Amino acid sequence: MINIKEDERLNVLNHSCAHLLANAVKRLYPNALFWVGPVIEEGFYYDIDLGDVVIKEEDLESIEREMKKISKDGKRIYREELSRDEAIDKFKNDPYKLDLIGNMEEGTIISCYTQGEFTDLCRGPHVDTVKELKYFKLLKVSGAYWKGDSNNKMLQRIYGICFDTEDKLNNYLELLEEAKRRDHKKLGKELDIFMMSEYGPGFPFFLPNGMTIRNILENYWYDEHTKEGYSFIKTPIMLNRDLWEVSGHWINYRENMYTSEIDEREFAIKPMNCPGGILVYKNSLHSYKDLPLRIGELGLVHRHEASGALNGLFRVRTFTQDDAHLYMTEDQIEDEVVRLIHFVDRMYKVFGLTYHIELSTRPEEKYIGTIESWDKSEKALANACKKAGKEYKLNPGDGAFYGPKLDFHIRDSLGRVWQCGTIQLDANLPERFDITYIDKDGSKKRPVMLHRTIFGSIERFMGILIEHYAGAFPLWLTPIQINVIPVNNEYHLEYSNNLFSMLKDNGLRVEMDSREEKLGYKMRESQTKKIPYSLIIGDNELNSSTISYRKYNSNETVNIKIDDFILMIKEEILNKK
RNA sequence: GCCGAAAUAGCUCAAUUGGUAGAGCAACUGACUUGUAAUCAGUAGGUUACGGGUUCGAUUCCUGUUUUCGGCACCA
Repeated sequence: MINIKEDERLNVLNHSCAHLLANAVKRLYPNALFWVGPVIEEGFYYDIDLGDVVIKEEDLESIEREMKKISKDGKRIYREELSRDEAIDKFKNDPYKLDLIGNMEEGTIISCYTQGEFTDLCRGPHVDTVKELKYFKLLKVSGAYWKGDSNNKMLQRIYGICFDTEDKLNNYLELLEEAKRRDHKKLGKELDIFMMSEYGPGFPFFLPNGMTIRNILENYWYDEHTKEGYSFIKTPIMLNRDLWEVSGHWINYRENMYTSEIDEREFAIKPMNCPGGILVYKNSLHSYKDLPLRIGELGLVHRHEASGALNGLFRVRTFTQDDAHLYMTEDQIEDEVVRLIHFVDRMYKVFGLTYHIELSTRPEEKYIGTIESWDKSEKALANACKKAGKEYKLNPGDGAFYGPKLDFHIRDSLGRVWQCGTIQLDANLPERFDITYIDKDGSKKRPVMLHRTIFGSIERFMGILIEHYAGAFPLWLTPIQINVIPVNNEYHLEYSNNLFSMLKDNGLRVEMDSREEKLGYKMRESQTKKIPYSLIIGDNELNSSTISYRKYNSNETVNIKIDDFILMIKEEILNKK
């Protein structure tokens, strides 16, 4: 996907286009007051206060028309510099601009940009004339809190995007269409992967096809983690209040927890797996020889997310984290994280997903532990990236209150970025739960604890995969791998049945379509269901003891011996292609 | 939670200014016996998300609720 902000020319164009938008809105809605209109990765927006007037989706067209008109007039855009006092005087009737000016330092030179009758406070730079703003599109309108604070009043936000050529604009709009076609909510329904019910908002139902994919993902996860020296646990999804008080969740996360009463005691459904995992750690004594200790859990958690946040499989109220908790000494952090980075790298590569890493460091305020220990762990994470040969982007102050973290941002086949995996150091829970290991000298020491996920959540990861593959899963993941289609039931059914059994006996996920329909009809369905291999079984195949296959999205038919086909398929599954 | 939009057959969608719901696909039945993206005919399928109101009459107007979608705020 594009990033407008990173392209200097597009950045200026979009910024100027935001002014063009404001200009047009001011003409159509003279009472409009403007907050800010920044450039974002995919275009720009402007936040507008219209009092009681509501701009609807269908109003965007008329605003766009007005923008085109202004652009055609071709007024020059010129810059004017004011002192703070002059600016305050100029915008004395505009509370929003006064607020902005009020936050500027004494002595700052304040610039304004004017095009025709419209002037806006702005740092610039801008294009020379509005004539340059030709290839733009208003995309959506929504509410947005003033200054991004939900306690503030809600303004109206109009989003748009501007390019320097018509082709680029059309490409972008086409990309949006493609994203819509790949929407996992749409494909999830079409391909019978999952469903939603109004009886359980945010609680997805997995259908047989979805369960096949899910089971494969989970088995793959277990296999890879076993190779990496992990052991596995399953902890209860419901535990009593006392535990959540020790962990701190009762105070910090109470609003998002589902609770219930059992035998007159309060219980909470776990929103995170760590406290349960720590109980397992505390269940036995640990020697320094056991470290690093790697304990994995596909843990089912429930969180009461805001209703407006729910979104297909991307944001749900119950999900399974591919969690693991690692316990180690401080000296082991760096090597262990290097190992983890390589591990994550391997897992993502299988899906053809690329990624970048972000390192989030100590928050400005509200953190636990000493600055020295933070510096030390941040350094360990940074060094680990270096050792693993990975670049990282610094995210200063964005760490959790209990420790710094590395986040993995996945890039899918459309170039969209998703935050999935995370590696977090935790200086909080080991203290709270007083966990220890026995060191060489026989004394009890506090281990370092590390939380990590790779998929993030199985549900979200599946959503990403659906969109990434556009529903056409690779052979190893796809619910139905092979569809056997007899040309004529009267003559080819027996051969097809034998073939079907043979494929099934070889552990392949195979279906047979022996309905009394034309081949074209069945082929169409085989393709719309995105089944990787459609086998056509007719006289030719019967007489030569072969099969003919057609791959999904291909027009080519290949004739091949059955044994060779099975070998080929197995090879493809093994290679996870 | 907030702003806005939406909810009609299993699915995708229609239904003039309010006049009592219709199509394609899917399903079922029958005919056709099929060589690479839709064979033909017939049948059945709906308290128009749910509740309340206005009206002689509501899918349509008003209102409450639920859910979904696009954002905001949150966040795996």
